[in-house]
Amino acid sequence: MKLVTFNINGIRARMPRLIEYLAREQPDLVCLQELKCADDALPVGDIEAAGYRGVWHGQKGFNGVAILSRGDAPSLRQVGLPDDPDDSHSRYIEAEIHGLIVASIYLPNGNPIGTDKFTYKLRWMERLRVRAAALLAEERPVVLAGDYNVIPEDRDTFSKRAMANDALFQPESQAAFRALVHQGWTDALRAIHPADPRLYTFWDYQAGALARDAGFRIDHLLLSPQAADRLRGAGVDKWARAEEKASDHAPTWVDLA
DNA sequence: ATGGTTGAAGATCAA
Repeated sequence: MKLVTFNINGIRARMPRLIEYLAREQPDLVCLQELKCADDALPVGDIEAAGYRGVWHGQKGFNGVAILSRGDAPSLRQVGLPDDPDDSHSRYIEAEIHGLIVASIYLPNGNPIGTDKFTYKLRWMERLRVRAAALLAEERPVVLAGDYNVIPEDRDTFSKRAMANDALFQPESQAAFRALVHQGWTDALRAIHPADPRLYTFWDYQAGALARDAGFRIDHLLLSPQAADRLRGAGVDKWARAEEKASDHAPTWVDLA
């Protein structure tokens, strides 16, 4: 089964691209981020007409996450992360489908560094780590898929210098990501492509970044041991980034037995 | 140091 994470950067602006992607790749599960759309304005009818059912956590203007399933509907497990009732951002949704637990994650960007936005990012990562530990304890197949807004290592960016002052590339962000992975998760893309020097999932709209391959890797699929046992392949559907009116992220996927 | 782009909202903000 093909499970995809895709930051679509505005679901209403991206609907033709999303429908095209679903038809071409026929993924079994799709985790979406950055819907930028309130729940009551979501194009649910068009998604269902394409053969997908979803669980949604939208938000007007920015953020917003969803999980789509081809055929059967996913069953909602949780919306939002625990330990901060004042957090109004729609950045986490978790569901179960066909025995698999799946979370769609839109981790805070955190820029600019040195502001409360960066503090919020690190705090959010701590809360995610607590939730992830609880999921591992279930000893079931789990996939944490999403836009983590973290470049894990130097080799995951086209330029260390360009990213030196970016929240995505700070040592604190990378350490928090490592602490999560080291609980026992498998970074599926890196596991399948251990030596790929240009394994990117995002290319900025600006300055001809795609043409220069000036990208970085920030969309990740973390697999519990029970899911990693079923890992057959992983990749980036870069073709979708080159389409007209594309998102700045490419769909990133795993194939599970 | 600056500017380069996009989406959603709306006379900017977030990325």
